[in-house]
Amino acid sequence: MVVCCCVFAPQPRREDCNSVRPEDWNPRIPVGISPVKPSPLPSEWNGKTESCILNINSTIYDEIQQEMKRAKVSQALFAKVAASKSQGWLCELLRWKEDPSPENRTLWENLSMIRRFLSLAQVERDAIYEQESSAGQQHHNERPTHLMHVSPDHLQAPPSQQQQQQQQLQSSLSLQHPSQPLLSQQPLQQQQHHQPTTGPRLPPRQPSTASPAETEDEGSRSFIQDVGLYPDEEAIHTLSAQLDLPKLTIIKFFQNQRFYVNHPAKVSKEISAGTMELTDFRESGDLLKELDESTQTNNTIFSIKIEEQLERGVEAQAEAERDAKQ
DNA sequence: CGTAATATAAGC
DNA sequence: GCTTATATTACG
Repeated sequence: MVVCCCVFAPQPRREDCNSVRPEDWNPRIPVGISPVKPSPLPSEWNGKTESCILNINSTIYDEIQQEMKRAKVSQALFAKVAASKSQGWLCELLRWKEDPSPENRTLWENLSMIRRFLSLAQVERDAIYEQESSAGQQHHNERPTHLMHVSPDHLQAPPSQQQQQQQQLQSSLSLQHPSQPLLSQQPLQQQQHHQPTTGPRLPPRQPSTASPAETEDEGSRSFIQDVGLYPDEEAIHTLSAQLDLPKLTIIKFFQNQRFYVNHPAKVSKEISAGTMELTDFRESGDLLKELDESTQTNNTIFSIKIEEQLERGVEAQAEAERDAKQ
């Protein structure tokens, strides 16, 4: 039932990067995911886990540095888009090159997120770099009025082939693509799925062509349209206050959100089938499952909050926030 | 010289 | 564990 996790299977490999160097593949990693552990889903992982990303090993540090070199992006930029962290954090990460293991929960999570980012197609990564860097430099010209629009002429991409790809990317980044589940999957939400009792939850800023089944997360979608995919500190703070949630919840939500936007793929089917949770490219160890559960819970909490806020007519606050940022 | 990128230290 | 601030280096 597991479709394929490799949405971007024929991923164009980098020119200067021989990404996986066998000699760096030290097999000392499996600490938490020991072979002893009875994997509930052995068939799902039949050896092809490599293609399914999420192989976190020491090589990722090299890959990160090669990627920064290739794309000519700073530590600050890469840290922000790939892990939503600061430059100093990435610097230390690269200096210590601590051997990854599920033991170090935070490290593993962070590296996983970076791995996900690196697994995107090159054009996608480049577009994200471009977008975030240009969004940052113009001090407060970043008007989410209608999302971060990467104007076509703004992307100087000379090759026409790339341009086409980038344009389709833009639609993804603009969250306008109807076929992408924005909020992943939330078992919790199902049991307490309170439908909008009164009328339209909110006036859609964007005409949505999504099917009814896909509009259930409309609230979150419009919400993201207000703040963009990369909310700054101020936005996070505001949201934290507005939604009465810890900042970490907000941050993790957007981290996860960025991933799904960038991975338009399958995702939700397996969950409803109950065989697998969340994304498919992960190990089957208990530790990692917990991670996913927490992510799921996080998103559920977030979306519920948003639902509440929207029902209370919080639109005005979003407006206020936008104004504050200008 | 100036700025930007990186390394390091301090604070939450 | 991470951000922010500051010192240091790289570079035009």
